[in-house]
Amino acid sequence: MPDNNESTFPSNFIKKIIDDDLLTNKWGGRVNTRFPPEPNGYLHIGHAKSICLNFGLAKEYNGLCNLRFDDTNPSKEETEYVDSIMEDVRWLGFDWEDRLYYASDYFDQLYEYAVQLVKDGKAYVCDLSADEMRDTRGTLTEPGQNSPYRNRSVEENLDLFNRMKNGEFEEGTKTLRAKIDMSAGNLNMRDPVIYRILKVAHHRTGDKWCIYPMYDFTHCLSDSIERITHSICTLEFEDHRPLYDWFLDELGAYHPQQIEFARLNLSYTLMSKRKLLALVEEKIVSGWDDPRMPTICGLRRRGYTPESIRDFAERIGVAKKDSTVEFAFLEHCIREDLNKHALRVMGVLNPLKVVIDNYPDDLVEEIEAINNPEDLSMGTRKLPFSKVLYIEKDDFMVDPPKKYYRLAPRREVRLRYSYYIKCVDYVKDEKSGEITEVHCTYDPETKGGSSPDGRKVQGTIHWVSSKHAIDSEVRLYDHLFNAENPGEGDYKLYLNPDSLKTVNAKLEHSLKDAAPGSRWQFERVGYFCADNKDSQPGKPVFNRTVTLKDTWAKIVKKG
RNA sequence: UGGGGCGUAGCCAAGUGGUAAGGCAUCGGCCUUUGGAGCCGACAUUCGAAGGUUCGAAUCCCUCCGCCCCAGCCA
Repeated sequence: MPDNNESTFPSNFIKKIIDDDLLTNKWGGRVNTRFPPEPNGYLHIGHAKSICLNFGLAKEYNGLCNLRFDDTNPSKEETEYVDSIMEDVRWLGFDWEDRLYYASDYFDQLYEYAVQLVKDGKAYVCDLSADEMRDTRGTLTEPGQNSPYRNRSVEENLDLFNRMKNGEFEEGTKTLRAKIDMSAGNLNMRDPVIYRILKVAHHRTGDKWCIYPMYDFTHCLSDSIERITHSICTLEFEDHRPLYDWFLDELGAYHPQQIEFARLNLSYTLMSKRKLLALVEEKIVSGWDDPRMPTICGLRRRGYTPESIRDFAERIGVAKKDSTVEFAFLEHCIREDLNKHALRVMGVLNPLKVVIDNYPDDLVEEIEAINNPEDLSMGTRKLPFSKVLYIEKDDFMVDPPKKYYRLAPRREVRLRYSYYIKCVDYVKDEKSGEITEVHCTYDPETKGGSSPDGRKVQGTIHWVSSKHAIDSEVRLYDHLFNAENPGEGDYKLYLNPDSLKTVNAKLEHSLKDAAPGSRWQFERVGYFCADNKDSQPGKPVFNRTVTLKDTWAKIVKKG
């Protein structure tokens, strides 16, 4: 049973397998998982699910989780990706300690294993071209044909394979293939390629090798070498399991159990590395860390916390059913986290000038505001209040509909933490019809936000003092795509033209020195994160992580 | 038409022969100096469908239907 069986973690079919293995002592009580990314792109939220699963199981069962780079294809892999992957796994809160491995570390052993297969008559060098191999593989419903090279002698195969390694043959002219069954219903068993010739330098082994092992051969043996117990991968590898098992059985090697689960799909976004790369390369987004990207670095820049992502990964569960989780659920997780931990501040995104007619011209008062009503230990701060303020344009209407309880002519509202104000007049730009200024009177008796006579006020709105506020660029992000499933069809047709709106906001002065990466709640508006790239000292730029839930917007929508 | 999987609410997901957890979303109500948060309540007579076994079936058996993955010298 898990160490931590306080039932805080929901169960899933993988835990059941592990519980069972522990009961039967299948692995001597060990649990050792691994997270095996290919360093050919940045990690995304789907990888986060896998990372949380693998490292999470290890933690829960007092086991280990290795980080292993699956770097068997030097033509697609780069050190830049290796670095970003390590940064992201660490940021998510996981530690592989001294167990950082690379499949390329095993190239020598893998070669020896391949030689053993050849010696056992289980693998052969094949001269078929890629096209010929495809033509002889058969189809989903018809068996393939044996390669004419299938019955070469062990000696000849050994010699040829050795010469492949020595670079005597050109790329594409020869492969080493497993001798299994060309009529197998499972295409993966139709004499799969084990080694191909690739005269490409590898990011770690340089030009030592010109033959590189394929995934199926590499992965099972890497797991075996590392004494992995449970090799967890996604559903599309289910068909590969017989091959995984075949290699290990034929070689008599230590044999972990491969277990497959359904990868994460998220509505309104894409998870395909290829498509994400295209968004970056075509400059549809600003980079892998664009706050609209579902990448870990994008989410980080957007303001997501590692805790919220781990919580999300835990709560979506693990199963074998293909599924698409609603984006709203991810948003719920970050709101829940930030609600408890983010400091409250006031910021006006669409400023409307308010003049308090009966307030002394040069007076500045200090108003005390609570930093987080959810956690009073976070203290209070002082806000300057003066005659001229900014409020949100949305918080004033000349002709308000029913249920609107913000500011309107002759109406009184509370300014958060300060005074009740009553609208006495407003200025309208005759050309545009826009309201440019609102005039109010304040009730000096209501300082702090309550009135001695006990009268109630319908709404509370946020504000900043005009002469104290800082001007700040604020980026309002929305889904990158309009479609729930942009992955089906041409995703570029579904790009949301409004996925990024930049506004010049008026923010309370305390935000001037907001640290890059710091997260805030702008009261009544949403959660924001000081951008860690574009913020300058004394001049922060903010990214909207997520809006606050907006009941009023819902009422408006319903009509 | 071959092989491998999967079908429990709008979205996730427990449940594995004893009478459908939980979360998100949604809808009501309470409360509120954030239309936030919080609190209370509603939300599957039924588990893809039809048969069968059983005192009893989402769970076992059969048949059917639907969806996903596989024909890279990618992972």
